Amino acid sequence: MIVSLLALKALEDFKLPKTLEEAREIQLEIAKRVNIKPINPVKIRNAIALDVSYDKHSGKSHAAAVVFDFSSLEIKEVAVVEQELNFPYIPGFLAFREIPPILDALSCIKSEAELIICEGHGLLHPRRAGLASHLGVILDMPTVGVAKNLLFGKVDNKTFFEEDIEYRLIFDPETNEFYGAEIVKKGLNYKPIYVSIGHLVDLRSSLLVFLRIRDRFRIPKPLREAHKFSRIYRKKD
DNA sequence: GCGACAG
DNA sequence: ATCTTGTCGC
Repeated sequence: MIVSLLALKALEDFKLPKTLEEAREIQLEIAKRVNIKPINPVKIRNAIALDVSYDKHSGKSHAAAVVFDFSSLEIKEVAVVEQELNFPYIPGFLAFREIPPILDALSCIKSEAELIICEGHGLLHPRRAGLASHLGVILDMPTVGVAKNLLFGKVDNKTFFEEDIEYRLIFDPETNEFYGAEIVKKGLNYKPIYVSIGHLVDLRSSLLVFLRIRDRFRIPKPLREAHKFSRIYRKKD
């Protein structure tokens, strides 16, 4: 997929809501368009990790898009953009704050990619329209959400073990569907990290993606790199 | 009414 | 997310 073209197309009809009621309506429409289906990891050559950092004083944001080889995790391309922030942080409405700078960064990417990984939840959201799902729907690209804290959903009791991690599934108490998982390093007392379905992936695929991009640290390597690049223009005085 | 609350 | 140095712990 040619990410820059999809980003420019998505930018055309992206409008910031004037009220939270309007934002909620948009999210309900987004949720209807989310498509849950397995992906074949073998077909993924390039993936993109995204992160956005904020400058408290200038009110600016920096969005970083890191294209990496899905097999080797080697970085292939990086884009960092600066943009004014035009929407406050309100839990449940993160997408309206971060999607504009994210689309800007994605529009700068020359590489093609088959998957996007972003910081934040996908379907694990009160209206099933978290950042990862919202972004995936407007781009029409597969997305997976990775978050450091849980916003919505109930953690199931059963614990699964796979490779060096253990996880418990998380379901939406309103639909009774499993949309994500709480993951910890096997044996160790690490703070959990949360993975959820974004768009055009299913839960199994999302977990496989996480297993693919993680390393010995809590935050998967490509997301750590995106975080680092999103802060490189920060000025220290 | 009270508490919770991605980044 | 951000404000921030040294410092407690594996």
